[in-house]
Amino acid sequence: MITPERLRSISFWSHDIDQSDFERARQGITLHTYPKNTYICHRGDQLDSWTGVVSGLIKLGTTSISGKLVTMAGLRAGGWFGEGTVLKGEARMYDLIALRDTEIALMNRTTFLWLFENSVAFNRFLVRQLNERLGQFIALVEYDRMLDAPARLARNIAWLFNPVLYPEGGLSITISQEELGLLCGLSRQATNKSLQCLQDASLLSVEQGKLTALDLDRLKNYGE
DNA sequence: TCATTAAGCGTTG
DNA sequence: CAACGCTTAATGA
Repeated sequence: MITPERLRSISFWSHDIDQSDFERARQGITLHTYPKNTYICHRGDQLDSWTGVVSGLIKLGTTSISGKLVTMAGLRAGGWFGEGTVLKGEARMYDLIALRDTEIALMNRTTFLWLFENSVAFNRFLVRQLNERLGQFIALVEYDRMLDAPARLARNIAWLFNPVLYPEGGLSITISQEELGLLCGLSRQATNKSLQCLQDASLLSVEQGKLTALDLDRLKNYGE
């Protein structure tokens, strides 16, 4: 069982809902850990829980028919996802891979649906989040065919700093260049070069195992 | 041929 | 000890 403090610290949505709803949500959540480089679920699995990242880093992606791995988004601590799947009671549309040791929170479907039916604040959060995701997925259309390595990296980094999805995420994250590469489908070398490039353009600053965004707006639109 | 990558290894913080 | 830079051999456009 997750403690109230911990749940608050990793879920923006829990701040605005009633105390009794919060407690109900907390009761409906279980914690699970996954080691680095393991699948949390495969595309097609029936994982009917709403999922939050407590710690670690998750890649949300899919393997195309040609066998090519495609990343749709990276998810870091504080991110919640899978609401579409849970609402529709469908199978997962994407693979989930833990890029480092990761702890996730699973809210069971019954609890999620109860909040959906009963909490206005929760719904407000959901709409905002769904809308933001929609924007990301639309951006993916151009992403695949039009963008070079630095632009891909810039997009992915901007997504990791999305102020709606990570309202209290701050302007820097702890992430290695290797992990970034895995997220954007770039090699370590290409990631390194692209990071330099973005740093030279003063869009971000790079430190050992750490990354700080300097201009989120330009990162989001870089190279278009 | 030329560019890019994965893998290994030495260096660094 | 993990992240990074560099070298190298393999790969493929």
